[in-house]
Amino acid sequence: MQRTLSVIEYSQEEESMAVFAKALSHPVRVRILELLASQACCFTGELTEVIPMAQSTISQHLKALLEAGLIQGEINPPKVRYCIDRENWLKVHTIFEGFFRHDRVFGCECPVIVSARENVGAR
Amino acid sequence: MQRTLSVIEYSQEEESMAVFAKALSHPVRVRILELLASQACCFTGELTEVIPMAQSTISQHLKALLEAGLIQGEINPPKVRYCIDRENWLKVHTIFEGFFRHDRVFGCECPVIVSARENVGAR
DNA sequence: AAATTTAATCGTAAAATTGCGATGAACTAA
DNA sequence: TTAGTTCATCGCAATTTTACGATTAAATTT
Repeated sequence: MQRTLSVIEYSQEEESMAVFAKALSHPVRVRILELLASQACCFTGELTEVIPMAQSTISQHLKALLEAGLIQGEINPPKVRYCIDRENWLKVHTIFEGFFRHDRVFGCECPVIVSARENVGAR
Repeated sequence: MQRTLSVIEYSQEEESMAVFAKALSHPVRVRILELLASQACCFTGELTEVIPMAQSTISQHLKALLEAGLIQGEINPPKVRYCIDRENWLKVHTIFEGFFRHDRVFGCECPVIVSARENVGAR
């Protein structure tokens, strides 16, 4: 893929938004976060019992969540316990809260509108 | 890519989270949303003046935002005016607010922790 | 020491994403 | 009618994502 020639400089908030959002952009990762949040903690093995996916695939998704900073792992071989990264959990909350503040879009006054054709998110 | 054999059923909220998050998973789309939210409205053409990317690429990103339901387009040929979809904007706010509620992770009590190796989102 | 358990990593393949230039479609202006 | 403007779409290529089975690594159990 040819990269953009004139490199775009994104702000810290923009980058963080994108990184966190990318981690949340797959439903199974959303599911994993819900499972981890609902319990005190979880072992990866318990996840494989609940999620019908290959162990290696789940491990990959956990890695993605880990690298985004949304979860932490307590390595206790041969077991590993993952749980929510509370600090970043609150940070995500703050970032998204700030971004999607109600008053941010009050000024928008478009008259006639063509809606999204395939509005998956809004159905 | 081989799909998961036993199809996973995701909840409506999980799907919506993933769809909205995917739309937000690229910094240039975050930027576009900021630009649209900061003004009353924007033409696509104005975006190409501000964002150093090919017109076709910006159009693609706008399409992604449109299909996720985050923006709306007022077609006024040969111009098209895009603006924030206020209804879904509030919906995203609600979904993320509910998901990242503070009290949701209070129960997590992992003692020793291995942090994320490359925590891009949290730097 | 040998087998078992748990989870990461590797290798591979299919699909999706990202970016660009070129082209096309739709309306306006000359 | 002929150009011009604006934006979507097409075609292409590079990269990334997703998923799986197989293997490896690190500890515990037998």
